[in-house]
Amino acid sequence: MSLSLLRQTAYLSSLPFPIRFISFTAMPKTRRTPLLRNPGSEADGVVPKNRVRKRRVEMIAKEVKTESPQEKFLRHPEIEDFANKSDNVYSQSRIRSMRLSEHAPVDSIDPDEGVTSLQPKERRFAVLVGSLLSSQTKGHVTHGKCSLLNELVTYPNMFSSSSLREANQRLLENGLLRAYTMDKADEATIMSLIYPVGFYTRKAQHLKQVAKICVSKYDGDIPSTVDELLLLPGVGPKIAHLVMIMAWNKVEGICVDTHVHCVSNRLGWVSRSGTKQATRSPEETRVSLQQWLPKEEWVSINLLLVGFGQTICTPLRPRCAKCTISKFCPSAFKEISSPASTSKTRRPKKEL
DNA sequence: TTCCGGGCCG
DNA sequence: CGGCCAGGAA
Repeated sequence: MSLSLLRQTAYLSSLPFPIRFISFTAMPKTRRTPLLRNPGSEADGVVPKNRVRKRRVEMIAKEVKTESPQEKFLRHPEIEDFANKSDNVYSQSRIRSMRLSEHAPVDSIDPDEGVTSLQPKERRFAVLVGSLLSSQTKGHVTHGKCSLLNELVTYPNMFSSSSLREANQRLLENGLLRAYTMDKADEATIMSLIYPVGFYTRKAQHLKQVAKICVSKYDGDIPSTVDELLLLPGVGPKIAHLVMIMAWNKVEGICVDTHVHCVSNRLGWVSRSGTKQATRSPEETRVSLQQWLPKEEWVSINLLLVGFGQTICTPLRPRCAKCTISKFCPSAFKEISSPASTSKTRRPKKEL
């Protein structure tokens, strides 16, 4: 590993979330916090910096060479040691590095700027609507940066395609981004406004039902807990946690989508409790990941892994040759299929 | 486990 | 043009 790459990696790992991909070229060259915790790091002020760096290079090289998370697990099967922190800090920083060298669709997402001008209650409802619309759609590239919340400058899965943004814009223009008006609007109208987002018929039903609940139970606002959000039709764990973050600015859990689910399992970051088997559902992944991942990372991990899953660790035919942590990855070059999608023999019974 | 309903990729 | 995508519900 070259020194410049190490410096870049160290810098990236020290970046506070959100990661500002666009301004990467303008990054200052000063190093902040070390990539890995160095036992003798008090000497940092005394020892010349290049020597410190050299030592870290050696440490990292050793780390790579000696043990993968899986090997550690096999050596200490009684401890879930595969979630060892230093390995994962290292892997995460390398993923960040890979994320920067390749543009991912998720980086171009632009939550609707019109939403920011709304009153808090309406904004929260708009976030909920946007999340419902964006669910189950392929997040594709449009343009721009985003700033829905100052604290969370970028976040995936909101208005991630032009059709989603346009649908949201049409709802806004028709005043339907408020629970009261959405409740009164009829389903066909909603359906025509949100077309052609995926599953528009179901989503129109869900939106109307959600609006009714918001009006009758929450005075036009949205539920403020994960459990209550989950009671809304069309809202599952992923949307519930996304909305908690985006609307209430509260991190109650990791927003686990298929990319987080898939990549976490490939890297051996998660497992069914007490085993080393892969998790079988995003919910299991969420619980398992939360057991060791520091809470400060719960938001950023989604952005990190979604983009990584879009560009390199793709669900189908992952590009392990391009991946700089393949040495760490128990699944590298194994041509695995996504845990989420197992069906391949689909028979369309044609009878005419 | 399968479906949903469009869009996009190869 | 065929197959894949993504989260929730039945």
